[in-house]
Amino acid sequence: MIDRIIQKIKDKGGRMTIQRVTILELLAKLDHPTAEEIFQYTHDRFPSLSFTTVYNTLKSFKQLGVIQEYYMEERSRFELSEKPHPHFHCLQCGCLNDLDPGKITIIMDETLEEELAPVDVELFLHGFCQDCRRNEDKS
Amino acid sequence: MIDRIIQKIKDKGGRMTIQRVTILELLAKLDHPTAEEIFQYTHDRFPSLSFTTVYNTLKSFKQLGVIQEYYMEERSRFELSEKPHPHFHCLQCGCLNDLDPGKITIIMDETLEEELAPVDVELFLHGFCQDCRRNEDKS
DNA sequence: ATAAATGCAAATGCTTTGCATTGCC
DNA sequence: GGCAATGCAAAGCATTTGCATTTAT
Repeated sequence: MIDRIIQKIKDKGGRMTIQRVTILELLAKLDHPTAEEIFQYTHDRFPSLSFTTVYNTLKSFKQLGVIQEYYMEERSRFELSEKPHPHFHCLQCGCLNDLDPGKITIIMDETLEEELAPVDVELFLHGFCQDCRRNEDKS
Repeated sequence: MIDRIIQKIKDKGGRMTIQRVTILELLAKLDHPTAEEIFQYTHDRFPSLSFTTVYNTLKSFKQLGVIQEYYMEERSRFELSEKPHPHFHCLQCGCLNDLDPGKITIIMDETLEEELAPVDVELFLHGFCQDCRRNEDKS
C-alpha cells in the first residue's frame, strides 16, 4: 500500500527521500496524527529530521493528493487518504476517529450538486469519545 | 431576533455592553465573518473596541451557545446560530455559504447514533464558489 | 546537471493571557 | 458593591518563509 503511494508521488514528479518515507510510514501507522506527533515519532528514529521538513512534506503530500488535512479546533490532523470521509471528533480530548461510511448516507438535492459541483464532502460528528465518557463517569 | 439573543445571554448570566451589542449586530449583518472582519467593522463605529474584546466576546458567546465557530483552513469563521448547519466552502477565496438544510439529508445508522451520542453534526461541501469560477473563466 | 528537498533560524499571524481599570446588574 | 467585561501590552503557539546546503533523479 505504501509502495503504491510512493509510486503515485513519483509519477507526479515528487521525489522520495528517507525523510519522506519515514513520514509516510508514520502516517500509515498513527491515527490521524498532528504535525507535532509526526515530528515526535520521527525524532526517535531520525533525530535530524526537522519540523520544517514535516510541514513541507505534509504540504507537498497534500498537493499530490495522497493525504487529507482536517482543520480541527485544536490543530490540523492528517490522514493517508485520497478523499475525505466521515469522522467522529471528541470535544474533550480532540481525538478524531474514522466512521464507517456505510453507516452514514448523505443525500444531496440534484440541483444543488449541479449548481455547486462540490469537489468533496466533509462530515464530522462532534461529541465525547468513549474514553472521555468513561473518565467522566469516574469523577 | 437580536433582542431574543440578548435576553438569552442575560438569562445565562452574561452582561450586555455597548461592545457586545455592536458585535452581535455585526454577526447578524455580516456573512460568516472572521474575528478580524468583525474588528475592522467595529473599528469604524467604535474605535476603542479592542481585538481582545472581539475574541473575549466571541468565546463567551460561543460558551453561551448563541454562536457557532467553524475552523476553516484559512481561519475561524463565526455565525449567529445555536446549532451548526451545512455549508459550502470555497477552496479558492475561503468564503463560507449557508446551504439549505432541506436540500441535504444525512441518514445515520441508529446503532451509530446510540453508540456515539453526537452533540452535533457538521457538514461542508468544498469546491469553487460562483464568483471564483466566473473569474477563472475570464482568464 | 538540475530541480527538488532539507533544515536552520527567523518571521508571521492568529489567538490567548495577565492585569489594572471600567462599568453593568 | 461585586463581579463580569474591557483593553493594553506581552506572550504563546502552530505554521511559514528565506536561504544556503544537500541529494534524488
